[in-house]
Amino acid sequence: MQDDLHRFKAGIFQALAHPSRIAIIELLRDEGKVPVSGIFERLGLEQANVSQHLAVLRSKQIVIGRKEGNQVFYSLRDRIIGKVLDLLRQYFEAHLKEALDLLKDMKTDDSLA
Amino acid sequence: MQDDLHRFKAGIFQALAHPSRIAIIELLRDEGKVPVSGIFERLGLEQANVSQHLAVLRSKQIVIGRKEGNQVFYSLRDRIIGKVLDLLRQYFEAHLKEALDLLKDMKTDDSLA
DNA sequence: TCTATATATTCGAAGATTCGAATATTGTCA
DNA sequence: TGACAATATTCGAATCTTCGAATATATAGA
Repeated sequence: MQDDLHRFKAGIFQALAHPSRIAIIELLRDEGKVPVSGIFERLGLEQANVSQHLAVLRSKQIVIGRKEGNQVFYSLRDRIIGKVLDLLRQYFEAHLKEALDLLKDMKTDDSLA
Repeated sequence: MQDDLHRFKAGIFQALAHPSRIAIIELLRDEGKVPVSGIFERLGLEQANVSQHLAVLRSKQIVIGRKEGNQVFYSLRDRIIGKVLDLLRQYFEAHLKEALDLLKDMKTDDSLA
């Protein structure tokens, strides 16, 4: 059971573990309710790609989509997820220097790969 | 820059996205400071595997290890990470029913795979 | 120094994730 | 009904993650 809870949490984190999905969540947090077209236009992503990311978020029930006529409007299912992101922003600011170094590392790793 | 922050957050979530790593973090949160041997004994994991997970957590600076003689004692670098896990426990409780269904899905997916 | 203990790293196979391209589905309006 | 618009799904290649096995490194004590 302890392990079940660990799996549950890990599953949520996994769903959050992609920059585009974070961007989607923050957009929904800020705007409340956005159609898919609004998401991919605002974020400059491919339609299919956004649909795939939304499928991941839906599968973990982080996000819900409601049909309205022709479109599907997405929103966060629970404000707590927004709070988690806020905590991480705090964390980022508290360790700004090291966080920036970390980002730099990620980039150079990418460019060397 | 917005995108950098998204990458940073995604990187942290990725580091948290594994049941064993969650277990390690919760152990450190509860006990404060634990040697590697204490971690793998308490969690029933392989030594090498725990070292690998610790390497992931170290690379994102979620955890720090300090040598004391023969051993390395690990602890959380910042209480905020513990708070993130607490929020998720709240989240789990708030959506207990669906969360349990989700867990069931994960299991059946596993067993069918 | 030799040996034992504690931890970390490297390797390779199995599995998971990601993306764009192509295609399917659903709803609207003529 | 047919044509279009919005969204979702499937496929396959590239990339990343995970694990145990084997090996490396570091410290302590005889």
